Amino acid sequence: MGPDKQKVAGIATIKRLPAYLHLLRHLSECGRQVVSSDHIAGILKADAIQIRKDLAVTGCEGKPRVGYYIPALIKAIEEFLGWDNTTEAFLVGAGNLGSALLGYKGFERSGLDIIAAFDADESKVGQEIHGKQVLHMNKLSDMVKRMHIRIGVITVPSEAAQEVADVMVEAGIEAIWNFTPVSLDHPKNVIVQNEDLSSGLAVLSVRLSQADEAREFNEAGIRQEVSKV
Amino acid sequence: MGPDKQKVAGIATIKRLPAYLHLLRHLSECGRQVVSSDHIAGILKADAIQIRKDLAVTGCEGKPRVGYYIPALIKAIEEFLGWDNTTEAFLVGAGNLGSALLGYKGFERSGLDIIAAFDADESKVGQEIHGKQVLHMNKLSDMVKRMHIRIGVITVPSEAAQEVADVMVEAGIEAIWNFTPVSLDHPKNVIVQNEDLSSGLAVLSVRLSQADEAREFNEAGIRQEVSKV
DNA sequence: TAGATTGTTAATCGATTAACAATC
DNA sequence: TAGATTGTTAATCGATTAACAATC
Repeated sequence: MGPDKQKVAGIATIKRLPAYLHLLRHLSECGRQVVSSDHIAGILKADAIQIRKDLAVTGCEGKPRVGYYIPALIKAIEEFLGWDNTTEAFLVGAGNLGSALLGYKGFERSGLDIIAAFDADESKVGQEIHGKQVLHMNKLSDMVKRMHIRIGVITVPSEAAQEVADVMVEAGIEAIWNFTPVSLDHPKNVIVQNEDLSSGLAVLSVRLSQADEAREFNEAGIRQEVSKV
Repeated sequence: MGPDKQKVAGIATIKRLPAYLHLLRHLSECGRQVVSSDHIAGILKADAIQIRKDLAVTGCEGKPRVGYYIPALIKAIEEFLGWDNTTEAFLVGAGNLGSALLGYKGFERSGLDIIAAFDADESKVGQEIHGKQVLHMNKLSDMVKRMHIRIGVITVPSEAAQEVADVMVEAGIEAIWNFTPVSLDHPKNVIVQNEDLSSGLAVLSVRLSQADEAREFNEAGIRQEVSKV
């Protein structure tokens, strides 16, 4: 084995890394040089052991009695995620959500640069949204090929999602970030990442109903206690 | 045990239910009455056994040799998620993402109704976004109390997130849907659901890098093969 | 040195997959 | 009836948590 200490990371770990990165950048801006897993755990209300295991996948090592050197850790996470280099992307569907993503500044720090939008709606074509051109859908394929764009973001209505994905695949897009609730048909060499708001809402809804039920149960219990007296 | 066949559902299962619901509604609109787990699995490219287990948590039973009766299944999932009743919510932060969420029609079918937005920016106050009033932040607490609002959506810049959460908690909000990358401090009787775009982007990025590495590895292998000849 | 903190190895937990019995 | 499909019980896999050794 060489000096490369990177290990295989599970999905759960990968999903947590951006939160660590966000916090570390904040700490770094506050002038901190070093942080312990225990300190991170306190802020993120997570488990210190889990944090050490998660950070281990980046290959960055901490020092016993000291903690992790923040600049090195930031660099290691960025490299692990590939966020140290910018990847250009096209977005299709310049509606509400599409516009929001075009205007989101946070992607810069995540190695993503959405450089243009596409839409089939003639009234949107030619506009600029947050400084980015909206081009006609029929230009997508050519532009992807010409500019060697690797990532496509889909924010169209559900009905159009598969059609857009097909064009992207044909044009040679390597990864699709899919914001529709549609399960896209795609060749297996194309990566599809589904970003589904309704999953998160489902968890919230169920937790809320469970809280209701727990409260009803308690109230019933109290009534029973009271009626006993 | 009574006739209630609902079982405890894991988080992973809950997150998949909206995708089933979406598909079932589509099939229903197409006039289908009945569907098998195998059919669903084919469309969603998932495992039929997993789908049967997932659906079991709703208490809805299928018929051997027939499959599931779609209208009953839709109803069961909606009830399980609490999406058969509408819950009203307030949104704070009428920026790009906030506006997109205010305009998103899909929430209607997920039992969520964002009835108003709040912002500290005077220039936004008084506007209407997608037919919804933008009110001043200093009205939030009173309105939450007066209207017994249970859900708060946070789409403000990171710096303001904790402050907004504190106001929501003080006002009696029961659940917060947090779209910022900030880990919110909150009492444990308040539900916080983090919706973190960067998690999904992290998974996409890593998968893309892994694909690159695999390709490089193969190309190196081919070069080696060629040089052997 | 002593003690705080990392990192590893083992144990537990939950989620997925497999095998198979039940049933229409 | 035969066979397709559900639903349950068991086995595997991955992720989290615990225990502890290594180290500065």
